[in-house]
Amino acid sequence: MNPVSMKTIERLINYRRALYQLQAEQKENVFSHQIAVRTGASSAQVRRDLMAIGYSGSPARGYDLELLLQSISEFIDADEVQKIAVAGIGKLGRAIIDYLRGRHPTLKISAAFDVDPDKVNRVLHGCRCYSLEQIEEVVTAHHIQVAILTVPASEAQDVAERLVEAGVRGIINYAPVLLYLPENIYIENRDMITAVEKTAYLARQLQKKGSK
Amino acid sequence: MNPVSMKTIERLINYRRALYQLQAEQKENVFSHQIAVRTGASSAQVRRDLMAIGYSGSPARGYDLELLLQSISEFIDADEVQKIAVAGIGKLGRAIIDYLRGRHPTLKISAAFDVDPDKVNRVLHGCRCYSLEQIEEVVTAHHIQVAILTVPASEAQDVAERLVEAGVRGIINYAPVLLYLPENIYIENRDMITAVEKTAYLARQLQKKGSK
DNA sequence: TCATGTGAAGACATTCACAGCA
DNA sequence: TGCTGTGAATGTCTTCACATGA
Repeated sequence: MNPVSMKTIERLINYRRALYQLQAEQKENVFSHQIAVRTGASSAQVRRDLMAIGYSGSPARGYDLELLLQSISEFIDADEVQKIAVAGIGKLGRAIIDYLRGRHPTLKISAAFDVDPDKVNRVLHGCRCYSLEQIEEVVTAHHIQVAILTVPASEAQDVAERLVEAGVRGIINYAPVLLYLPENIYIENRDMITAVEKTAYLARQLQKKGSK
Repeated sequence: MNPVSMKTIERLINYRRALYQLQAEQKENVFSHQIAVRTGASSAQVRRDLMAIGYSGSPARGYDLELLLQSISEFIDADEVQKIAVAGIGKLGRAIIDYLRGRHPTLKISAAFDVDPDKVNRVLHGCRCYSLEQIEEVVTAHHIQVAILTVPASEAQDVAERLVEAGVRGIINYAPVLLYLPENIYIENRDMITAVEKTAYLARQLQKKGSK
């Protein structure tokens, strides 16, 4: 199968979400334009994306909801349980652990890390907390490949390097810092200040355009 | 000036961050390739982006740090204070308020909204909390244009509509739901489950490629 | 008739490569 | 020499438009 672009991956995740919703509405099949309106894509785009993962529908009945969901999930999750670590158990880290617990069949938060000795070795929201010194040991032992970084800006680069050293391949970075890591590591920047700056800019543009 | 693409906006925000860092290191001017390595872009890309906002450097000394920072900020923030509302004061909402307070010269969290009567009319992290029924009134009175949505999934669409009705033009959506809003509203989806799904997928791909 | 699947065209984004300058 | 600014080339993504099928 051809390499699938990042944009397509993002949309597939959205399609899946829309499909679950349709499934809850007792639908059994779905047309590309129905997926399109619910996700903001065009119907041609939807068809291309589904083509990319090799799924085919029928002109008469569209796509089989059950089978399509299965195909997308197989493609995105690869039917493997992915273990995740959270580094930095401040307010945000705790909110994330709390929020993610048990929401997804193949994503499991397996460890938390923090400097604070009061938190180390305790179980927070059902998740064992370790010290930063134990990153190497714990990440390796659990085969953790994904980490969520919610440490203060000043620590982010250092902790990220340790995580990568221990085997982490993808980092979701909530710190307001640009990480400098090897090319073969995927970084998803989710800093909130950036998000607000961007949204504020675009809101202002839309305001102008609307009042013209 | 030509319409500047979304990608360029995102990169400009990153450049600005890198420039602040360089400024802290007592630098006074900077070359495109220096910005490039710190942000993961190419130097040609940096030059194109700066061209897009009409800023020019000199071949001899590169770009003047102070003036460049000023140009980017003028472009992104337009020297206006932007008022922001947070809807949904659960763990995540509180973490966000706490995190954003006083971090940025032109972004100000002006109001919070929640259903919980215990929270209404109290001041949380220096921010007054109102009931959802007051959205119209408060958003209009404060001229709030940007909202951060951290309500439960089941409420997200409804609350988003109310915010838009009251004048909000940009929404940062942390709920795991795709919002269905008019085209002239900008939506930045920041749902954490999506982020983890995507990162887990890409981490797995990099793993495969690395072991080949 | 109203879908899907898909070549081909078009729009958009990035990189190349070099003139011009200090 | 080593930079910026920028046409031109290349690469990537999206939409168009239509053959095909139930």
